[in-house]
Amino acid sequence: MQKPNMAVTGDETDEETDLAPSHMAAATGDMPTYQIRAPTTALPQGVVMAASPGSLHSPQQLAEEATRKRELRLMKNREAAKECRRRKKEYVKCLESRVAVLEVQNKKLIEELETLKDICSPKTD
DNA sequence: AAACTGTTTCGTCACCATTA
DNA sequence: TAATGGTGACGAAACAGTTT
Repeated sequence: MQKPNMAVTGDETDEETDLAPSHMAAATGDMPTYQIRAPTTALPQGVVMAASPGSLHSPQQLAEEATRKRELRLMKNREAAKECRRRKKEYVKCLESRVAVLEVQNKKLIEELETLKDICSPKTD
């Protein structure tokens, strides 16, 4: 049940904000992103209430209202999904950079441990 | 060059949690 | 409790790299 779709361009602007589930320093990395399809939003940006809810009567008007509500919902959900994915990407980036930091830290500690072992081990000749 | 395969992005639906 | 927002899952489409 897919709607006919789209043209090609990119949006998905990777701006830095902090909303990641676990707040971290943003890792500035580059991402080779595929940029496909324009957000051929079926609706103009900023769709607004057309009529006051109380003034609808005929079945036609009710149907139109229902359609409008649905389109609004879809538009909002579309935007929400974009935002959700953006946050998730950012979160993953943060995790990756944290992993990198911890790996370096771990390596250093292992080296330090080895030197300490060398120093402390009794010399048997 | 066409066919195939894997990856990425997007829109939608369904569901859950929160809020008014 | 209805409305709303966030997100996982799914399928479609675009694209890139590989194979024939």
